[in-house]
Amino acid sequence: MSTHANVLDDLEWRGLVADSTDRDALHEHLGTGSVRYYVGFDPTAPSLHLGNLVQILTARRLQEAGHTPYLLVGGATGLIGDPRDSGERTLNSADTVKEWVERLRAQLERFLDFDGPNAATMVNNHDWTASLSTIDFLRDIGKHFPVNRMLARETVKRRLESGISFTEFSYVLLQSMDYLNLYRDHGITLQFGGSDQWGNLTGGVDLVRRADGGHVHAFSTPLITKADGTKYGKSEGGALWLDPEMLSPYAFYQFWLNVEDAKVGELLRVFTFLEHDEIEALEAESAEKPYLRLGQKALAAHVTTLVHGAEETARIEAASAALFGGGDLTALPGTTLAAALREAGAVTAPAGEDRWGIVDLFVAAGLAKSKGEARRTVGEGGAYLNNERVTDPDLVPGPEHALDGGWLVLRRGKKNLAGVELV
RNA sequence: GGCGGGUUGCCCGAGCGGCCAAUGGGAGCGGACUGUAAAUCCGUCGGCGUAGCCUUCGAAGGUUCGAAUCCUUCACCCGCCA
Repeated sequence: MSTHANVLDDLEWRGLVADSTDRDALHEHLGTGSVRYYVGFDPTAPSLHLGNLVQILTARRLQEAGHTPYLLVGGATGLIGDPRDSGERTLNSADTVKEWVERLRAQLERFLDFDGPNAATMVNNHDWTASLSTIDFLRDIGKHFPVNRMLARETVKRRLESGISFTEFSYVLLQSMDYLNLYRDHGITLQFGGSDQWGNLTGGVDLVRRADGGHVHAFSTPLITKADGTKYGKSEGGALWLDPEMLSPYAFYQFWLNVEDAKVGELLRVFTFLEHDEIEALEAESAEKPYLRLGQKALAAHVTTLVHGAEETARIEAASAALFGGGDLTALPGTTLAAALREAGAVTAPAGEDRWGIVDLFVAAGLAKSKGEARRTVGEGGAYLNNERVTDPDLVPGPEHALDGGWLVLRRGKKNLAGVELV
């Protein structure tokens, strides 16, 4: 278990510190007692995702080491949006942002402890920006930001060619002001965030010094990427949401289980609370017998438990074992099969005279976006019914294909499964 | 405010009156090889259906037998000049 001071060593061991203000000063500061720190989340979507999870778990590590977390939800900054390389953002309506703020709060509450001596606190930057006058903002905050230095920031420089609005250009002032306010009102002296936030983090540190002469700290966590440097999430057909309505826990678990060998160790360090020796042991075993995928299994189990709970994880593990265990599907008892398919994703379809063809079933089960795609998949040899390749796109499965309990098992490619219950 | 350049399918980027549903690359999807890994190779990659039809090339009009390609207006972006 980490203590006040050595938590930074743990974070560094886990590869969670990409950049930091004076490292030794920060280390010393963390040794002085329960440091109040904050991390912000902007409501730019209805759910938090994989990238946010890094911050959430880092916040928890600091709390477990005795420090005091403040979780900021950006009710104000979410109305603006920070500059990103892909270009100017489309503004979301105030109502939408408000709704997302509430959803993010609810998600965040599960991960930290809101009781005890170093209980977590939720704050919303809308509370101190809503009534702020433009003149006060320009006089009290704006005066501390030389435009020449703002223009030199990497995120801004990259946008100067393609264009950037004053709105997004000004974002750093808002986030910096958050730090100043939290420093003044709550004695917060540490902020962290993703490495893409580094400019905003240092902006706040500078503002606290310029405005109040205060010395505060900041560090950034690394961007989590695949072994080839690209982002996670795109290849799996969407962002890795934490909300079970937006990404099923089964799909979430499968994501971790399918992580590349080369990344397992790194991800275990970042996303699990396993001790150092446990992780090193898993890394060693994985290097020796990668085909057993012990690292992936541990990773999937731990992270899914953190996000979706132990019960759900147990159901998913059972489902995965049943569906990918290599056994004969037709030998599975109906109850096991039904439970497994409900985790993986299941739909119902008529069993009578009006029953559907294989192409419609693939679309209904969500394994293909259109009939054309389903038809194509059959043509490519990637469509399976009950683990047998389908070669005829006009096949109309009937009761004679049904497994125990009236189920059909559809599969696209190697690992996309769905169940159809004939009723 | 003036002049010039630009806006193409998930992304980048060709096309510049018919042969364009639109070259190429990337991503994605499928197959082979494997370990529900990586790399590699092959195939595929708007929708409906397989005759062909329908909807796409910033938006709306127009010219034409026919336009992503020409004209007009509008919106947004970039550059130079005020």
